[in-house]
Parts: sequence; structure tokens; C-alpha cells
Amino acid sequence: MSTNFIEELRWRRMLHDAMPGTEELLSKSPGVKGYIGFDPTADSLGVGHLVQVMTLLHFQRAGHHPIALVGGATGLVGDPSGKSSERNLLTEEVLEHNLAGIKAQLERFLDFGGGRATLVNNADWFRGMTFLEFIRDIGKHLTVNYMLAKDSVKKRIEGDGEGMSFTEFSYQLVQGHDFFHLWKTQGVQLQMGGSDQWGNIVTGTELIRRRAQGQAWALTTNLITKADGTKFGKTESGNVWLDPKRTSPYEFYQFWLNASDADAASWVRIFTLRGKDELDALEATHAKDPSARHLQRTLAADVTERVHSRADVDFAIKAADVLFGKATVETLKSLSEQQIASIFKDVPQKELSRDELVKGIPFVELVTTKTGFVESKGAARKLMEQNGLALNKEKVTEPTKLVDASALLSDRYLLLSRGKKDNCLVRVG
RNA sequence: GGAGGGGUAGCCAAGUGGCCAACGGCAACAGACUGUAAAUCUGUCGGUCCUCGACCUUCGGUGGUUCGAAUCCACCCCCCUCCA
Repeated sequence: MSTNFIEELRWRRMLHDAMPGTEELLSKSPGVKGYIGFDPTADSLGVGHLVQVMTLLHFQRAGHHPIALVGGATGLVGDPSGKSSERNLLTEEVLEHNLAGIKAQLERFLDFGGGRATLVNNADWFRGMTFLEFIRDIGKHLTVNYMLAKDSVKKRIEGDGEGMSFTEFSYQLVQGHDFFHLWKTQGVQLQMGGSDQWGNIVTGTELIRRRAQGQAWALTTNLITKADGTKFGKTESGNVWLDPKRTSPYEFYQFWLNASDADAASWVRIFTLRGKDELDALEATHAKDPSARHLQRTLAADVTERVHSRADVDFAIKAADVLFGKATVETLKSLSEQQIASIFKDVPQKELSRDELVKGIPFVELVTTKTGFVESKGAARKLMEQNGLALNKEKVTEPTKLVDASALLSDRYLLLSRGKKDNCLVRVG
């Protein structure tokens, strides 16, 4: 099932650039070792990391040996490529915890069995290194002129921004040393990454060349963009994570389903393993009837299933049917308590005491102080003025409307909606 | 240490004694149109009470001048550029 790695990335429009000779290296023999670095700043990866994970997956499917480097050391420093704020030091325990979380997620994509893939932590080789060793053995081989020429550095020095600390400036050497170390000790010949990493990666190959007269290669992938120019991987509520405790499977599914037409077409190529013919057919189907959103549905189901499970996909689809279909109060009321509980298991939930509800609660109170669904009463009023709040799928425009037990679904739940997409299930004890 | 520039709401950015909760843009949120899309249009966009409106807290910090300060003064903190 060996495929041509670079060809695969190319037709999926993921390939940005590769050093001359990279394709020859990879086609000559299988088992080439290549790595990508991840920052262990959290115990979970976000969808923004998924491109790199998919790159490693394609790499493995092409018969090569993927290595995920978790930057226990580099994570402390902060990459100046792109925006970066000062980072905090991670303690050893936090690092271990984050590492374990990330590894578990990578295992859903990569086959780590029989040494077919590896996870390494650069803290292992940086921990014991002193500053003097660093500047003598690594810093010596590259000139400041070379380092200053990097785009990531130039951008920070020109213009009237915040300037750049020495720490950030050193980042490329630290990352370069990773590559050198892996090359020397494990025979890793290729580093991959997003196109913003090109400069850092090349510093590594340069270090290998100058310090050991060795040769190594670089390959970068396109950064994921959205047609509207906003940042990929975020929603109103923040980052979209792979960890179900941070982003529920329902929200995860919704994230992909909400992709715009323009984005969905490119994302199915990147985030699913569907073949070229299937994707072409899918695009044709979509073009015939865009409102059915075949692309988005395929994308959402495929990615959600790989990251979570088939069952989670089923629940997400059911919940979406009820929340966004032609559901009315009647259909909501026809659901049993069990049905509601399972269908909405991942929809955000709030608790409310039955005693209070029985007494009757003004609607504004219900959505704000009682459940915290809306931040403030002022906001709730404004939303209502604009017809933006609903109880059990029915718009509420009267702030003082009393809500009591008669509004309960299955004698147990209330469904609050804010706008079209933001729902929350209130469970009454 | 010297010289200069700057710190205003999530971001950018006006404002240089009262008409300032503070122009404008972006982002965000809601509505209309649609397809839980894009584009467009409308509205909201510090907080509380809310009907007009009222009150509270905001313009790096602390004091001061004044009937009145984001705007003037003093001291302090932080950032940027150049010089030493």
C-alpha cells in the first residue's frame, strides 16, 4: 500500500516546498525517517495541528518512519515565526502529562507498533546541556548574519514592533540542534513542518552540513487558510481541540460541518484519506446541490470518526437534526427523557434546581443568573430585542415572561438557544 | 546615562479642558436573505437598572490644578528608535 508521499501531498494541495532531492530520497528506499515538531503547551492537540498529523500519516502510509518531536525544551522558548507571546516554563510534571495526552491522540492516527513510528522529547537532550556547551558546539557554526537574514527575524527587527528578545532569536538554533541531534543519533534525514517553519528547518540542515558535512532535507506544507482570511481552528468559544473534555464530539463535528463551501473543498483533501476519484465525485455532487452540503457532511463525519468514534458521529448527526432540522416544540416534546439525554449528551449543559423552577423564573433571570447561558442581563435584553433568544425552539421576546415547570421537556429539560447555532440544555434536578 | 517617540475599550486608531462611555476601521454578537455556507444589508457592541433616561467604572499608575480632565501640572512605571 506504499504510495508516493510527495505526489500524494501534491495532489491534495498540501505541499508547499521541498528541498531539491527530497523526492529522490523518499522514492529510492522506504523507511526514511522524518519528523515534525509539536509544542506541548497543552495536553491536547488542536485541529490546527491536524495538518501536521496528517502529513505524518501520509508519510507513514508511504512506507516511511514518522517521528513526532514534542518540544519539551523548545516549548519553553517560543517560536518567533508568527505571533508569539512570552511563554511560561512548564514544569516537569505538566510536561509529562501533556506528552502523554498528545501521544494518545497521535496513536489514533499513526501506527506506533513495532517501532513503525516514534515519539521523542527534545528536553531529553537539552536538559543536560549547559549554556557554554550550546554556544560552543552549536552557535559557533552559524553566523549572526545568516540568522538575521531569516524572514522570521527580519520581520521582527524591521518596523516598529515589540522588538525581539535574544531568547526568541536563539530559537532557530535550538530547533536546528534538534534536527542535528536526531540526524546524528537516529539517522533522521528529513524535517517537515508548516511553511512558516522553512527557515527554522533549513537552519537545521545547514547545521548538519557545516558541523558534520552531512546532508538532510526539508519539506513544508501549506498553511491552512480560510477563504475569509480568518484564522483556522478557532470558533467563537476558542480553540477546537481533539480532546473530548475540551471540545465535545458534538462541537467538533459542528466545527467541520460549518466549513464554508470554499474551505470544505480543500479541507476534505487535507483532512480525510479519501482518494482522488472519490473526492472529484463528491465535489461534483456538491456542485449540483450545494445546499445539501455533501462536502461538509463527509468532512465532518470522517474527521470526527477518526478522532472520536462512529457512535459520536451518530449522536452529533442526530443532535444536529433535532436542533437544526424542522424541529418544533412538538417534536421536542415527543422525545423521551432517554432520547434527549443521549442525543444531546455533548451539547453544552447547565443545571437548575426544580424548586426554583416550580416557583416560576423570569426568562431573563433564567438565561443569566440561573444558568449563566448569557453573560449579563443587558446582553440578554439586547439579544431579545433582536429576536435572538429562544426557549424550546420558540423565540422569547418578553424579558419578564415567567418560565415554570410547564415548559419542561420530558419533565426534565429546557432547551435554550441563542442565535441559530448556540444551544444549551438545562437539566432540572 | 543622553535625545526623541509612544502607552485610549478585544485589536488598530481618533480625540489635546466641558457637546466624551469617548469619531472611525477591524473583529465579535444578533436579525433579514439563504443552505447551520459565502457575499450583502440592518442593528448591537464597558456595566447595572431600564421607557425616555439615570447611575457606576474606564483613556499606563499615583497625586495635583480646575466648577469641570482622556485632554493641563508633578512624580513614577512600561514600550520603541537613535546615541553613549
